[in-house]
Amino acid sequence: MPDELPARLRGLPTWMVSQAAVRSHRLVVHALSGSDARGHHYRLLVALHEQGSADQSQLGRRTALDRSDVAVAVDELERRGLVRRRRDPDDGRRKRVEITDAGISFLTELDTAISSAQDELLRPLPADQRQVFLELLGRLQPDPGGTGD
Amino acid sequence: MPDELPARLRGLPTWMVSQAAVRSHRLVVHALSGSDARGHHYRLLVALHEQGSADQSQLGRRTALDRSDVAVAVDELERRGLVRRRRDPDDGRRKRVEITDAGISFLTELDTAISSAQDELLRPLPADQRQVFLELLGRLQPDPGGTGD
DNA sequence: CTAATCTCAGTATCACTGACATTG
DNA sequence: CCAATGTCAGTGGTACTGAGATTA
Repeated sequence: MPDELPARLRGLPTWMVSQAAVRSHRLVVHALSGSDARGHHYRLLVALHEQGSADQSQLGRRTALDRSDVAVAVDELERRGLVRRRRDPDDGRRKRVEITDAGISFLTELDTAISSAQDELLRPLPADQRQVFLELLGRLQPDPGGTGD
Repeated sequence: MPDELPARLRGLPTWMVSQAAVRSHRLVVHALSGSDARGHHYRLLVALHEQGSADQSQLGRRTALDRSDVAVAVDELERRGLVRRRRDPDDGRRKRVEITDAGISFLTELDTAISSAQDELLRPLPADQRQVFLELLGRLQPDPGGTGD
């Protein structure tokens, strides 16, 4: 079998993480495609639903999205009536974004789809090892670190 | 602190995997940037060095790259003299690719850079838990599955 | 003047699709 | 005719950069 993965790649942490992410990304894209949505949309709607309205800069920090990508995705959500955007009366630079009722029910739909992607992603792991894995995976993110700069 | 990660994202396996991959990708890009190389180049050189010359289709299967991406990356490597490409005399459809001496020493350079990216990636994990984590991460890839189709 | 916010245009890496010509 | 290979052009999702306009 000459088409095997090179051992040097197989054991490489960055390789393993990236291959896991490829698979995860495929599952998420597939799950959201039926609703014509993308990961960005889901992240933003979750943040708005769970933590309430916010300006776009705040949203970017909550969802690890770049400000420029927030601008685009919020625009797409707004055109579909899933969020509303209005200037902050107290600070004209900001635009506060809030989720609409349509957005909330749309999010419910996405939640169902996303949830089954989680099951699919973890399927290869024995159930009793999933929590251990997620625990360690969660610790892989370094501390946000004091200044943030 | 209004800019916290929503709990629904924080615990989501697909989110955690994708954020780990973002970090991993940043480290790899940074590590390779000094040599003006990308992940595709590293993967291909490793496969050629470790498993010997192969045609491009084979290379794609070895490195989880699409044929079309192999064509582009091999072309870039060839223009830098890091690999050689010649028609297979036994099968005119195939082009056998082999790594050159320059390619081998270039790969040595990349290996050093990539290696430090691994350390950096795993740094947040206590040393005695890294092996456990990698073990579980490796099992996340589902069995390649009989027919491959 | 400095800094933050929003927006826009563009880039980079990577994964993927569809089509075509060549060859088996 | 069918299948595999290499190639090319193009798309999609995500992360990121740089710059301009507005406002604090």
